[in-house]
Amino acid sequence: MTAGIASWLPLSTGERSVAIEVLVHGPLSRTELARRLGLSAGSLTRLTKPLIESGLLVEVAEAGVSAEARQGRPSTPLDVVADSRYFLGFKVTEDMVYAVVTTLRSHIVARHDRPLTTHDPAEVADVLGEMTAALARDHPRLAGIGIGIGGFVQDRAVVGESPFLLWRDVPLAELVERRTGLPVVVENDVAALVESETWFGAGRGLDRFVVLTIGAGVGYGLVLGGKRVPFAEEDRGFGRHWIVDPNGPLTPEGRRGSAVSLLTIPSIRYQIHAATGRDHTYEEILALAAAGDPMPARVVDEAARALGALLAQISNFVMPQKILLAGEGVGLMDVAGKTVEETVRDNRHPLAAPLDLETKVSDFHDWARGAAVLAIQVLVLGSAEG
Amino acid sequence: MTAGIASWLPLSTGERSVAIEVLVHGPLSRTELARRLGLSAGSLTRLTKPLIESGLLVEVAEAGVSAEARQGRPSTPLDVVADSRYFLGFKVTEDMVYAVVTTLRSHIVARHDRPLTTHDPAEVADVLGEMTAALARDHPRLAGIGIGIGGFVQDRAVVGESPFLLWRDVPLAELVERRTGLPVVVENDVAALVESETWFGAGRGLDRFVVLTIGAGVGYGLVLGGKRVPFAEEDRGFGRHWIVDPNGPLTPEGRRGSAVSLLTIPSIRYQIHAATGRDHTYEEILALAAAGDPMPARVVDEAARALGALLAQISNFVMPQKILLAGEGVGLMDVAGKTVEETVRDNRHPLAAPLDLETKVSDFHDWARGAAVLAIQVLVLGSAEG
DNA sequence: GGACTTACTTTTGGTGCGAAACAATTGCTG
DNA sequence: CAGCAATTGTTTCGCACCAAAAGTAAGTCC
Repeated sequence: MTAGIASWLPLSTGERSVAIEVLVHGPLSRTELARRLGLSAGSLTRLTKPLIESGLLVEVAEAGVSAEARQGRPSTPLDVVADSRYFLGFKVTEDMVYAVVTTLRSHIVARHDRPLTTHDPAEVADVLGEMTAALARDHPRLAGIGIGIGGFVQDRAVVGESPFLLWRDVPLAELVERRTGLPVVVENDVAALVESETWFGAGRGLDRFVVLTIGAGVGYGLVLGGKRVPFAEEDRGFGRHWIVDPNGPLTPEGRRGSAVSLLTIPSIRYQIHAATGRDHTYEEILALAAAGDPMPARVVDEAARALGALLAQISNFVMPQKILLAGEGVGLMDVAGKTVEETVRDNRHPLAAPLDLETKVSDFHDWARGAAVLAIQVLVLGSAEG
Repeated sequence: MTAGIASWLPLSTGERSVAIEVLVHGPLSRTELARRLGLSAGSLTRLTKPLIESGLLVEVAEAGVSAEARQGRPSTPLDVVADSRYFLGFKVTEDMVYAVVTTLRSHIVARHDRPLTTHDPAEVADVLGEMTAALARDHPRLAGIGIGIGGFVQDRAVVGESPFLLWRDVPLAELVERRTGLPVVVENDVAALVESETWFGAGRGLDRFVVLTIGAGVGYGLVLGGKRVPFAEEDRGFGRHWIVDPNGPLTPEGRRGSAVSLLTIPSIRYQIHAATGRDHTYEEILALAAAGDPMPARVVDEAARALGALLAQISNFVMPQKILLAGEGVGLMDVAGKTVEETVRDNRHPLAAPLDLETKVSDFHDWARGAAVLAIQVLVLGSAEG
């Protein structure tokens, strides 16, 4: 496999901002770029010329249907060559490794999953290496690898602590780099998803943006000034100490009335099991609640109120322009979205700017895609520091 | 009275950043400035020269005791001429107007208060004009006026809505400008205090900073990237809809268990009155609680827990580097600070960065000083937009 | 008093930008 | 179809700003 270059040719700050703007916001004419970046038309000629010569940007023919036939010289949009390079994203779970290959625009072009039968660091790295080799056959121009993992990651390279893999201070980036010859970034999975949504998803171009994930746990990501704010307790059980309702339920995972006890899938299943003695999947519980079964309805209602209170508090304090609700547990919104919205409204000032809430079901490939975005960022920005 | 110039001589962005750095962080040598601003030594010679020539900065002799007798050529710190210009800050309440004169560094050099016997906009402006004239006699070089007012203010000029003055859309800045000939900035009082603390106080140089005020109401200010985030519900009863404890007390001011019902001085006094039938001042209630009187102790304890929960939630979501607790109701911390801290700890992750909480008792002159800082900002930045 | 250290100044050259004139390419009008 | 208006993109020029390097100033240390 060919070793990808570590980063784009050294770009000046002006060139880089042009490149990122085109990468993130699709084909844009020079004039449009000048407007967006606050530069003069002349500067854009200067900045785009080397980018086009290096093959990073291309002039694309205005789509056949020239939409609005405006007067004047037609603009020639510029675009990145999205499939000039490919990126590999891994999501590592307790028993599976999910992989995706994406374009420079983070569009998924291939998927590949494999069960994980060992937790030995070297053997896990072997698995990742083999999967990379397999995927590289069909996608030769791989430029980098991103790995998302549930746990605490240091310097985007070392897994400091992973509860489900039972790892401590495993230099995963180095292990995989040695096996693949490609630059590797490792990051906490929630952080990766947040970066991904900030660059290419719901948080594109926003100044204040929050991501809240519900699934096996609760995850939180804060983006201010377009940059993610890192924090120490990240994915070390965030939300376990976060008390929403002091009289709420107690579960093995979180403290009484905590976000974890009220909202995560295991906790909701635990509550139903403790009350009825029967085991149900999360989807079954939601269906039973929708059908009016009293016990599931109560648990789901309580979860919805907790989520509403949580969202209201985030809105009140952070005042984000948008909150993205993601993860495997957002099915709650389909069944009890109305309760969530009511609770939010009830906990906010009537004059407050309305909450822009986006819900997104994410499967494991979305998490892997988030990791791939990290590799894209490294290539574009030239360093592993976000 | 002499009309102050509207702003400093047109400064380049580099010059302005030097001026602000010296203004906010005290006397600094050129080398130190170069380090802080990330510029070369040569650039600092270039940038400081015109500032010194224009009289805005001066070289100050290293204080007699040259502290640490370091090797090498001694540095010559630069400082602003703090009393080259004075600024006027007003805080307008229902029945009083508080005024302070400050230096460029926002040090208070004079105070002057007058009762307010009318709420007629023109007559209030007259009062402010007369107070300005009186203060201008002793402090001729007034450069600008800042007015802080409880209520909703638009464009830093028009009082859109003030519940206690019963004003709607009063162009206060214009009224006072016409009477004084000085540039006037009007702003919501909490916003003014936040700006003041961001420039000269607890929030100096911080990236993420929160101000929470407790007094007649609850105020909230969010500073991100060194800039205050404006919000629509600002001082239109913030905290009234903000439910801390669903089973908390109900007061005439706020909703059941809201921050207002639990924390504000009127609400605490109301609770005691409703329970015991007796009227006590806030200070008396705190003293009674400290002495162990059960009913006041319960109310104060509940307030402390609410404050702790509130601070924890802010910490968890905004992750500020510091929270400043200000206002007339911070006496609560003296009596029940331990309970507040315990509650904060109880609602946060053990690995989370410890909360940096600063408490500051503010009287009305502090609020007026906050308003004066707005006038300073306008002079230095050259516009009313923060 | 000479060596050394640190602070500041001067000089030089490069970079990045905007302004303005110019070229290109279309639609519209008569 | 010629001419004009509108719009995009290019070229040229000059300015503002900055870093690097070399030089100067002013002190301490031995």
